[in-house]
Amino acid sequence: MKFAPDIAKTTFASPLGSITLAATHKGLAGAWFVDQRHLPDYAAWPQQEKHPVLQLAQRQLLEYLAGQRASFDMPLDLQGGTAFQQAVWQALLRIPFGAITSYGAIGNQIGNPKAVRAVGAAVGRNPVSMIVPCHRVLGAGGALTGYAGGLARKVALLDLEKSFHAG
Amino acid sequence: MKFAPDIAKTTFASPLGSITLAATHKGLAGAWFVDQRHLPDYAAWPQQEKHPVLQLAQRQLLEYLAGQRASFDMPLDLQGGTAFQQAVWQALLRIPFGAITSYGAIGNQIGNPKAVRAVGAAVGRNPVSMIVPCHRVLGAGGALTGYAGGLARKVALLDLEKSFHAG
DNA sequence: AGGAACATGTCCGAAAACGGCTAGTTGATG
DNA sequence: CATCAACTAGCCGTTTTCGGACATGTTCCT
Repeated sequence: MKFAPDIAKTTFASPLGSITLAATHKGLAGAWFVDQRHLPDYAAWPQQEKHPVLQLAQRQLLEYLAGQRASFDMPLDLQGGTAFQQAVWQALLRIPFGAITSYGAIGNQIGNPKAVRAVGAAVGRNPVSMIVPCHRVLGAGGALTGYAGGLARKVALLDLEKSFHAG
Repeated sequence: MKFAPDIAKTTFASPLGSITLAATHKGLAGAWFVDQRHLPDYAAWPQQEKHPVLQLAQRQLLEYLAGQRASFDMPLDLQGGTAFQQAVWQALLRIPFGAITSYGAIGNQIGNPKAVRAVGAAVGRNPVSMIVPCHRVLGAGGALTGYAGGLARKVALLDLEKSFHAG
């Protein structure tokens, strides 16, 4: 996956482990657990703690993980990815907080009902963990199927959203 | 390949097998293992053990093969060869002791990036083994590709240079 | 004069392997 | 009979791998 040249990153600690964020001038482009799968090669990207988007994203993510936030509000810049992947990621963004869906359902939404496995692959390549809620996708029978950051984190996020009550 | 009329030769034994040297009044013109490929037809050349250049070259080569010498210092007379071959041989002379390069890299240096195969052919026709270091050229992936004197000798020379330490 | 062979490297297309799946079948259980 | 786990065979985009084709200068052979 290729990223724009003006990309910047920052890394911070969270209850679920260290997270690296990346952003361009257009918006947030990435959010990865440092030990997850499908990591991009961000070693050479410039560190930039004061980037406004990065600061905003970090704050909102920490609130979310503390159970005090149910929605995100920031510009996104989902780069790279094929047309198919883009369609899948957009579908993910439409899943409400606390809700769950299945790979097949997403296939239906994007008009490609039989491409279930391909949907699975595309979901796994989602560059912005949590904010693009790939953790809300389960198997057809509600089975936990997989998560780039590990199933433990997927469960944790689902529990978090389940036990959320406004306040 | 044609050689000047005032050429003289001598043959001596080395750890890597017998070597024939040839020189003109201008400098060293050839160094071949007696069983290698692309040998010139030197049968009729006059033998001349006392030729100053031949003596110098023989001494330095033996020191080099004994692991006690990292550079050569003698006049060279690279005869024959087309402009292209001359360019390649000059490029070979610029490879430092102990370093390696690739056929493609040489093609770039001489401004002919696509003539990689031609470079290979030209390297193989190098008349002065070891002193013009054709053994320091490997395939793009570091693969041992070929050597007029046999791959075993190529490996031996590379090992020799690798394990060299001044003293 | 013409063609094949070489001490390579790059590119492009086709084919196969690989998944964060799923619906259907089978064969054991209570 | 349900019910359920285990297995199977399709499904589809992406990634990886593999096999040719081609470019290039020179020599050797016909």
